[in-house]
Formats: sequence, structure tokens, C-alpha cells
Amino acid sequence: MTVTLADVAARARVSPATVSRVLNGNYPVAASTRERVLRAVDELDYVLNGPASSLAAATSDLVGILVNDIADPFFGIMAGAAQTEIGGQEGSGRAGGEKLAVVCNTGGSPERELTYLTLLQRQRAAAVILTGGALEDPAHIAAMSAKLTKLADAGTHVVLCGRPPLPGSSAVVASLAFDNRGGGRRLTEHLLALGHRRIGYVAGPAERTTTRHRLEGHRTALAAAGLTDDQGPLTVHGPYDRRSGYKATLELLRRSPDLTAVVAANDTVALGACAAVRDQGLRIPQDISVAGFDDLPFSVDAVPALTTVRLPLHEAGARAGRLAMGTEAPPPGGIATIAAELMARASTAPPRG
Amino acid sequence: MTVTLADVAARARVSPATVSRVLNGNYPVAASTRERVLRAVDELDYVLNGPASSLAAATSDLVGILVNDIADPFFGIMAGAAQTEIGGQEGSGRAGGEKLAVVCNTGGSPERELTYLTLLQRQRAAAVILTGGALEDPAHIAAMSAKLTKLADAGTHVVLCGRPPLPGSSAVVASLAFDNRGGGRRLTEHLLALGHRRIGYVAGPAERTTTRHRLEGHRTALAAAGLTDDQGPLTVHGPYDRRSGYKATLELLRRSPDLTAVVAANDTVALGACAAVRDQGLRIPQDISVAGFDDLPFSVDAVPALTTVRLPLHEAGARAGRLAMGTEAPPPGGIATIAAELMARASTAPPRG
DNA sequence: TACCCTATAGAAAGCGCTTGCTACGGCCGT
DNA sequence: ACGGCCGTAGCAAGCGCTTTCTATAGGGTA
Repeated sequence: MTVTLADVAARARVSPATVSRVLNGNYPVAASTRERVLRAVDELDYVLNGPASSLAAATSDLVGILVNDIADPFFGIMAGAAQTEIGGQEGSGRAGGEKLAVVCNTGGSPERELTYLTLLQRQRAAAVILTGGALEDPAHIAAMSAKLTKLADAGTHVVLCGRPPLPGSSAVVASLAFDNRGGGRRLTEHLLALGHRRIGYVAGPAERTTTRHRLEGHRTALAAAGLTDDQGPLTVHGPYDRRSGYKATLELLRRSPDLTAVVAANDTVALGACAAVRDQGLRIPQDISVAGFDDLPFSVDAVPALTTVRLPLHEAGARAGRLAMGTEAPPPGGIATIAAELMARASTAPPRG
Repeated sequence: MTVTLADVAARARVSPATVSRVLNGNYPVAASTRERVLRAVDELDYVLNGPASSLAAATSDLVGILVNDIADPFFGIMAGAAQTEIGGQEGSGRAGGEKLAVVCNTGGSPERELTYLTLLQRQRAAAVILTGGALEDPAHIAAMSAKLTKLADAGTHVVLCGRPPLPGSSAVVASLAFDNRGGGRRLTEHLLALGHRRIGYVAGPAERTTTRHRLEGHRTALAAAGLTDDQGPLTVHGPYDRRSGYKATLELLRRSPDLTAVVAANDTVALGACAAVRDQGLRIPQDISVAGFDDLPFSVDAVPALTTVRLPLHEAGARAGRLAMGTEAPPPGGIATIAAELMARASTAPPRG
């Protein structure tokens, strides 16, 4: 049998109530008693029964972080930063702050997103952080709103990180939204300024906010330059992975041999795009410029170094973590927009001729 | 107030016991009754109270996956595969299999590793998967052994994935160990076969099993070729990140200008190494060959494509997930070695001259 | 010296669920 | 036709903790 609170109480010659209070540190306990209890805890190697504690206290120390793809550093960086902010501190042995920050991988599937939310609701999670772009399907948005409202009603803090505010729901503590539109616009403006006019765009999955916003920024820049034919042939959608970038770029090159630049939905896709360009015997950036988005750590090491848009993923994740913990005050209106910075590097240059 | 089992029972005009049994599906319930209960659950939008359930049943549906660095795809791929295997199935609505697979980021810190284990023990986790190399500090190993034994005693399945079996502890369901030694050996043999004799090695942190095993493989190959001067000057240790690869390579190049190849502890480090080589005005592979380890997805897109050692991360993670769930039988002796395959690509070539 | 207030500890009532055991029809076997 | 068994459902006893309320010393005050 495992050691229980009662065992510790017996050994310390106090009541279970006192042990509980020592462990939670939320009630005055004489120093001598505390010490006795702590010693008993140590000697018996006692570990609190989480479920029992959560049941009695009607709260748990679980914090869920939902990500679309755990194998993608984009999410890994945010999740890691958030997790550090949540679980790291409170060096002083016991005491309240001991939260269990866990990341859940939805794989981009709306069902799994909902499933995880239910599971976390079941565990009476203290907080939930949703990262990355959202699906724009109305049914799913409604389901999410409902779920999040229920979570919030049960006392769970809900924080969005890198995801636009949910329309219907005021259940959310805070939304940290990346300026995908602005970043996308500035990236394309950079290309236009270099002299490009035929720019291909390898977009992400069509139904995601991130995809749409980046694409909108791109088109805004195009429109401002008087370019209008961007709608159909120069845009290809696909998942956020290298294979998609590779295939889409091949397709783009086939459709429009006069292309001088390719903008990818993110850095990973851009890597695939680069591979495709090279496999066609074209040089980067002399023949074709390529650009990405996110500025993941490997982008600076690409050859040539990838022009991209930097998102402060680490900072954003850390802030989301603090928001979830209640350590930081929410931004005014609960919404903050996080700036995206253009990183012009070697993969973009003026078009040939 | 939230909806409880009793509310559902009242609405379905049955006893709470019956509702519980319907939900758990582990006791015969008449079809008509089941249907009535299920309808009530739906109508009331009931969500099980996890802590209460775990307390009463003395088990929980939490499965923890510990990783050293969540921002590193090496771990992300394994964790994602394991998580899919654990949480994904059981499409039929309710029923038992609904586990909550969560990943915990230790950041490579032994304290956090232990802390997470305690937290999971507290939650009475159903299983724990430890991924990646272990720290070789005796004190930490002892602490881990003790902790894992206690977890196992409490019924938690413990699985190691990409980590060598723990010496003292038989508490572990299964260990899936990568053949880091063999992979490291074959990689260096490849370089030797190409004609290299002065090979630099950028190793990982000194106190990790992964680091040591890969390095041992390297030295075994060297020794077999009659090369012995590898000990000191040609090996540099550092963390598993690009910056480390960059700095270490610069250092290596400075120490031994006659170097013709650099082997990195993993692909990420190799990327940094490549950057350093290029920044020195040297060409890959004409002047210097570079090789990595792991064969992460981006490695094939490096320029030139990176020679490396492929580890079946996805398969290993999935298998670990199944082992944790008890869906797959453990390998004989509880230990399986997972083969590492040499991927000779364009970043390695015969030395100049 | 008597009284009240503060500081500290204990008693006990749950928290919402699971499950061993009991209860109760109807069907079978002889 | 009757006893027993099978198939279902309910009762009630916890699971191990938190927390409200109550009890008991001291110590200060008048």
C-alpha cells in the first residue's frame, strides 16, 4: 500500500488536517509542528495523492498546452517557453506553485483538439493554452467556443497564443495574436522593392487563420503595387511541411516559368521550395528568390540564409505561460498583437535581367 | 455547479452505479438502460470528474512522456508518434481507451526530470515514457531508479525510448535503445573509407549516454583503422544545438587546420558546423566533409544534403506508445536495440588531394 | 483575579466516483 | 410447479484529501 496523509499524521503525532495544512502552507501552523510533519513526510517518502487532492479541493494543478504539431519547432519553442514559465519556478521545495504543465498534440485535427479539451476539462485543468492558428470551420468554431466557455465557467484559465481571439467567446483570459498579416505584407513588399513582379505563393492549409492572414498580407502588398493577377495560378495550398513546399514549387514553376520569386507559408515549407528550385537547376537567389516565415532556428543556416519574418515565439510562449498562471496582467481588452519583423537575408535578391 | 453523475442518474431514472457502469462499459447493462443513460449524458452535457474517478478507481488515464527538449524535432517526432498511439484510437465515443497522453519538457535538467516524475506519480499516471539519452551521474541514476521503482510499484508502466536500460531497475516494462554506438561506428567507417584520416568530432554534453555511445562508436572505428590520436584535440563537447556546432567547429579548425572532416553529435549540431565551415571560406564537401546523426527531416534539404545516420524515431515512438499502453508485448528481456542506418549523402566526399 | 481574544490543532463532513455485495425478477431444468 | 440461476440494477462503503467549524491553551487587559 502507498503511504497516505494519515500515515504521515500518525508518525508526526498530529491530525491529518494539520499535515494537509503544512503541505499546502495556507494556514498558520507552529514552526515546531511544521518541522515534525515535514520530517515525517521525508522519512515516509510520502507523495500526495493528486486525484484525492483535486477532488477535495475542486481544482487541479494540471495546465494543458495544445499544439498542432509537436514535431514542428514552431510549436515546440512556444510550448517549451510556456512550460518553463509554469513549472520552473518555486524552488523552495513544496508550496503552491507546483503545476504540471503538459503539452497535447492535436496533429491539426479538430476532433482531437476537442477531445483534448474534454480530457482537460475532465481533469479540471487549472489552465489551457491554445497555440497556433485555428481552423475556420464555423461548426468547429462554435464547438470550440462552447467548450472554452464551459472550461472558463469551471475556473480554467484559457489563453490563446499565436491564435486570433475567438469571436463569440469572452471566456478567454487573453489572446496573443501574431501579426501574420503585417508580416506577410512586409515580406512581399520587400520582394516588390527588389523588383519582383511574378511572385509565387505556397500557402498553408486553406482553412486555417494563419494561412489566410499571411496570404492576405501578401495580397495587400501586391494590390498596393497594382498587381492583381495573383488570385489563381500563382498560389498553391498545402500542409505546413517540406514535401508540400517541394511539390507546390515544382507546380508553380511549371505553371509560370517566368516566376522570379517564391514565398512560402513558413520556413519548413520554404526549405522544400528551395530544394525544388535547385532540383530544377535554378540558383537561389540569382534565378529565383525564396522566402519563408517564422524564422525558426535553422533558417539562418540554410544555404543561402533564408529571408523570412521573425516571430518572437519564445517570448510569446513565455508570456502565455505567465498569463495562464495569472502571474502577468492580461493586456487591455485581453488582446495583444505581437509584431512580426522582416529578416532580409541572402535567399532574396533582385530578379535576373 | 457542474453536472455530476448523480444528476445524470436522476435524469435517466437509474442509480449512479448504473451510470458509472454504462460509462465504463465494464459491467452488463441492458441495452435500453444504456441508451437512456447515454441520452441523459448527452442532454446534460455531462463530463466525468477525472479526479473523483481516479481516486475511486485508484488509477488514472494520464500517460506522461518526458523529453529533454521539446523544441527539438528529435523528441517531437518520438513524442508525437507515441501520443498518437496512445490517444488516437478507440473511435467509438466512450469506452476505456481514452487516455490523456501529455509531454513534459525537462530541458535536460535532472531536477526537472525528477520533479516531473513526482508530479506524474502524484497523478497516479498509468504510464510514463522516458525519451532520449540519460544523464550518467551516479546520484541521479540512483534517484531515478528509486523513483521508477516506486512508480512501477504503484502500477505505472515505465517505458524507455531511445535510452539505454537502467542498470539497477527491473521496474521498467521495456527499453528501446538506439544503436548509437553502431551508427557512430558506421558513420566514421564511411569517412575512413572515403580516405579521411583527420576527423574532428563535435560531441554532445559529456555526461549523457547518447553522447558517450556515439563517441565510442566513432573511436571504435578509428581504432580499427589504426588511428589513435583522436583522444584530445580532435573532440569538442557542447550542447546539442547549432551554436555549439558552430563554435566547436571553428575551434576544431583552428586547432587542426589539416582537418578534412567533421562529425557532429547530431544533425542540428551539424548544421552549425556547416555554417562555420562555410564562414571559413571552405567548401563542403570538397574542402571539408560534414556528417550528422538522426536524419531529421531537414537534413535532406541541407545544402549539400547531409550525410547522417537515420534513426527510426517515428517507429520507435509509436512502439514505445504501444508498450506503455500494453498493446504490444515487450521484447524478450524487455530490451530491444533499434538499428541505425547510415545515410551517405552529398556532404561527405573524399578529402582533397 | 476573572475574562476575552488570538494562535493553533482536531473532528468530521463531504468532494464525485467505483465496486463488492445484495436484491429481485423471470427462465430453465426436472 | 418449484428451486435455483442468470441477468440486471441498487445500496452503501469507501478512495485520500480539504476545509469548516469547534476546542483548547496561553497571554493580555481591566
